Amino acid sequence: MNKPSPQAAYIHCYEQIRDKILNGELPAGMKLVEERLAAEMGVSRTPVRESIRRLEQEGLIKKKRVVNPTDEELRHIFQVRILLEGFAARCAASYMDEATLGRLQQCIDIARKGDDQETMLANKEFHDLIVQSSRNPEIVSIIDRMQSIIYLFRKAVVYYKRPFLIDEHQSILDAIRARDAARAERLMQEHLQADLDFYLHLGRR
Amino acid sequence: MNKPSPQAAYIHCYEQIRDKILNGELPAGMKLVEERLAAEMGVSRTPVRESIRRLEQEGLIKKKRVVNPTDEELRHIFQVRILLEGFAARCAASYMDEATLGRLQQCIDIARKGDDQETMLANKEFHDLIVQSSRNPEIVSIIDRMQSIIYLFRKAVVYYKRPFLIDEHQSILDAIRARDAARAERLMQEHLQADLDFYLHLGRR
DNA sequence: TTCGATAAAATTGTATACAAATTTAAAGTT
DNA sequence: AACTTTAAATTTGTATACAATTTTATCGAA
Repeated sequence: MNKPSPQAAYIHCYEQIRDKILNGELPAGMKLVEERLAAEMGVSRTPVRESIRRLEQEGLIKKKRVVNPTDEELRHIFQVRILLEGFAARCAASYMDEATLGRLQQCIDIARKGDDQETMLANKEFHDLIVQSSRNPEIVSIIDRMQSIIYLFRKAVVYYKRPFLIDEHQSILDAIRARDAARAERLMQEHLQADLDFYLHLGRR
Repeated sequence: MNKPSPQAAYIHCYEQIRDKILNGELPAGMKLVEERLAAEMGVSRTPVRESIRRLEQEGLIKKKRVVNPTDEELRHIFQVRILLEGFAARCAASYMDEATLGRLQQCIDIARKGDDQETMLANKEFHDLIVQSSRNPEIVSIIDRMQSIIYLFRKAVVYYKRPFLIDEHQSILDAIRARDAARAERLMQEHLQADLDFYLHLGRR
């Protein structure tokens, strides 16, 4: 009755390498050498190799190097987010239950008065809850993948203090609460577009 | 069929296994055993293993078995297509050049009078050309992945003779030609919805 | 029979060795 | 210097051995 061991090497490796990429320990552009990573984690090349391949397919690694998304790639990714998260917001307006609506409001409240870390997590949860309300695993997984790549592009935590970001979240929630699907979708799309513009503006500094 | 053949085993394996899944040689539900496939292709388990992992990530294999998408999974996949291909149709109406418009018309003409195989290819090209006109590699690759899974669901070639399918293509092209982005998007979405309904109807027989 | 326990077989996960390919360094020539 | 060419080194791709795990088969008891 035992579930797959809590840490099969190939899973553990994948998660660890992924984390190191996302937290910057393996910086953008860095060449990933199987043997070095394997030694670092005390395993053989085999599970490391699988992990790299998987991360390559997810778009976090390209040609054995940590990706450094260009402005254009970022625009492409955001276009997908705009379409899918816009739809998710529409679903939320139609189907989201009271408990989750309450949790969305909590996310906004936490983001308003919390520290950087709390704000970041609350803002992320806000989006995740809406995406999940699409009840579509394909959409959830596509968005999750893209959020990781976007995370990589973020140069400064400052982002989570973007002016109006939390106000926009509040407007979206208001539309969802009012069960106004069209408005929720439009506001989400505008919100993401503003996000993209902010990223691109940060980019050239 | 004779391109400078990819001599790398892991690429060749991936393509061959993928083909066998799509053409039914490896039928839905079949357990894929690394050693058996390796022997069949005259290589070791290593490249076979990588191929299986990749196909697993693409959604053609689940738990070492060729997937058999449920109605619900099919709906989820089509929802993504509706959103992304709808957007692509909008882009096509805005940006598509004369040459490509001409090619779209050819696809329709071929599909009307060709045999099953020609019709299938022409209909597929029609969609591919529109998706490509989004000029967004992320969208192209997501749709490509989903089309493969849908292909797996198709029980009969009959599909490509679905009533009105080609007429719907013609209407979409007309809207694109007229540079009517909103209408092109709406027609594409309705077209895909009709496709989905047809599949689901086929399913319970 | 049906059920559960358990032994046997099959299959996967991991490490390792070696060959093929790629990258880096070194050398000589202009 | 800059530019090839060649040698050395690094790194990847593949095969293979073995351990760990999962699946299947077998047996006996209720």
